[in-house]
Amino acid sequence: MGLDDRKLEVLRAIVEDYVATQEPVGSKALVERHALGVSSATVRNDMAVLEEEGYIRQPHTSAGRVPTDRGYRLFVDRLSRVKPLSPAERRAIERFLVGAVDLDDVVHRAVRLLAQLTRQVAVVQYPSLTRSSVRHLELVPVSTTRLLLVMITDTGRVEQRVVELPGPVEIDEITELRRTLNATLVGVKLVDTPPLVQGLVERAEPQGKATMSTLVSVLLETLVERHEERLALAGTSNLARMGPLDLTTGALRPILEALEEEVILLKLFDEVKSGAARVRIGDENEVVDLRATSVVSTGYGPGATVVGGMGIVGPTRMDYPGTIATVRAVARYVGEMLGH
Amino acid sequence: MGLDDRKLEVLRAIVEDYVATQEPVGSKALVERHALGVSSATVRNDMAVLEEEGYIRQPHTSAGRVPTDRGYRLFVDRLSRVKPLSPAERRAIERFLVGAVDLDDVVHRAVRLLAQLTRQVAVVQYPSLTRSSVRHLELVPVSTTRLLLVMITDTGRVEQRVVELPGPVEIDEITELRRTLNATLVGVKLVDTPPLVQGLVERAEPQGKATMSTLVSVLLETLVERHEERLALAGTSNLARMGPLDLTTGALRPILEALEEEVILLKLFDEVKSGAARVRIGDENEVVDLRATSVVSTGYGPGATVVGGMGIVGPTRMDYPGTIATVRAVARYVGEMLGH
DNA sequence: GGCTGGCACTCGTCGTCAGCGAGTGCCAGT
DNA sequence: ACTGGCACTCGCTGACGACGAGTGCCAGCC
Repeated sequence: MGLDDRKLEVLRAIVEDYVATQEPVGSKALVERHALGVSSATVRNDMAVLEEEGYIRQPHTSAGRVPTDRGYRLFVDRLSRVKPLSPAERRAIERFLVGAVDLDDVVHRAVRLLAQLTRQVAVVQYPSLTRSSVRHLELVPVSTTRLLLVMITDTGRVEQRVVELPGPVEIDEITELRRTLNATLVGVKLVDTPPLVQGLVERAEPQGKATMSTLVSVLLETLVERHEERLALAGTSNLARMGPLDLTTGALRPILEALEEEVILLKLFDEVKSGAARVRIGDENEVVDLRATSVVSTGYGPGATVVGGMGIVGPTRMDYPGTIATVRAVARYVGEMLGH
Repeated sequence: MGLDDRKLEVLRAIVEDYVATQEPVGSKALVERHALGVSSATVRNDMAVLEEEGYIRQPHTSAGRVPTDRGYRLFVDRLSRVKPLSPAERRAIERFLVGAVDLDDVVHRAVRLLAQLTRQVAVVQYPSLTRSSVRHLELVPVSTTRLLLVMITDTGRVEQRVVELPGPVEIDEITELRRTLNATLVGVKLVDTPPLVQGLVERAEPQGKATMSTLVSVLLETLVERHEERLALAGTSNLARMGPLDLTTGALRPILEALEEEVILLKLFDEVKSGAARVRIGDENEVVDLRATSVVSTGYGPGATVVGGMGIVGPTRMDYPGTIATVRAVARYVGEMLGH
């Protein structure tokens, strides 16, 4: 494709202006607002080429141009540098996050911060259980036939389940169970626990086998299936900002619906990596209901490990460099906080 | 005020038709759809009176009538019976709730159910800590100078906090602490705990005083201040249903914003009572941003006690009898479930 | 060959205007 | 006290023309 430097420059100008004004941009306005060094006629020729190549399009025959998803993609990949955040912004992020008292608080603050800074809908995934390891298991007798099973992970997550036992158990027995569980499981990654847990019931004393067996089944459930992933969401009201353009079409419904479906949102973080942000623009989204939006996501965690994902959902018409920078910065700070 | 039976009947008909069609209702359409036994001219006269009294109004000089907030109020208070739910609906509610495995799950299911049945935005408050009592306290050593404090309430809520101790403590000491805490606090209502907790630090052994003191301050925080109230929200996408009428005005933003502010939502449950549902129509809302909506709320809890609130937020133009019935029914079922 | 100025053309937007019709208020009659 | 009838209001719709932003293309210039 024959896109020389000036044509790329024109595309960049179109994207920037459109993002800023939310209105189709014409050749004349372009030469006025950017020092392209050529006349509007030349720009028009360039635009014709860009349109032919599918990077921009005209909403109406005689209107200005608007970037296509493909145009945004090119812009993100080759025409923009990630904006470094201002020291003031960095300080704001830090100040906002340091007060957090526990994991819940960190996640909540992070998601609100992200929504506020990007003025978009923010999503933060709680540290994934599968990627954490067991720090401690606790058994709390609630009544003679009931135990509370508490699991603490190294990412600070605490999961608890009430276990109905087949019969009454002694305090001593519980102490022994607790000891065994911890000896077997502490330090083990959650994904690796199932076989170990299975082994426990086989090696249990005959008289404690029934108890151990119920305990183990609940444990497995907690470890692997239930509540596996949790999410925090904020900034939904920013959707209303998407512009009366899209509001009238009723395109809002499906987006709100998608945002309520945890399962759908979790897909966004399927293959997040730390550091690099992933950008999905419009049609590139696997989630059909989000085809009208762009998603910027990244992983976070202490050091280079990834324990969860976070990101934002907004109109394709968004400030990519700024948003990417913000998402990455918040992710890095949250990662640091998890390292205590 | 001289509102005879027929005028009230006319008001009821207007409310019902407007709720159903979402369009201003005229005198002619009214006599056609309802067997009022009089002509449209008579209805017009009645309407004139109703308008003078402030129960209905005309959006435009030559359009049909629309109920005012005051009109809805009269309708709710005197013109409608609560619709009993169909057995099918009852069964649906029950089936949806019985599968719940823990408190989190109950609340989540309840809020989704409510949103689905009413097709509105649903809010459920977690059982309030202040109204619960302590079932058990557990101390879990995480390292030599760190404890995890877990509190279980009789409503099934589990709160946990990590406590940084001033110095290392022995296992025996922890066992003793646990014993003391439980002996003092189990069965006590959370609101009544602070004085008891204060007493603990005074009566502590000299060498354990520092430990007890940090523990107590965290405990107080957990008991009284932090995370005091939590909420679950669902059905936000139903807001988009409020009709293109309101969408265009941009009235959506403030509502979405209000829904994100937990503090604001909690106000809705300030004085909920079990059994009776409270209805706030339009202007009656203390929360300014919700003046364009109506709120139906009620309390729930085992038996006649109230441990939390739930409700829905929707357009003033809503099916009040149906919504009230649904909210009350879900609240009753959830209350039953909490009684185990 | 690439850039430019100029020009004809397209087409969406805006304001005006007339016709339609739903709905009203009022009045005279039963 | 209710009803039928009638004149009136006024928002909605569609047609129409003026306007103007923006385009594509072409001939000419460097």
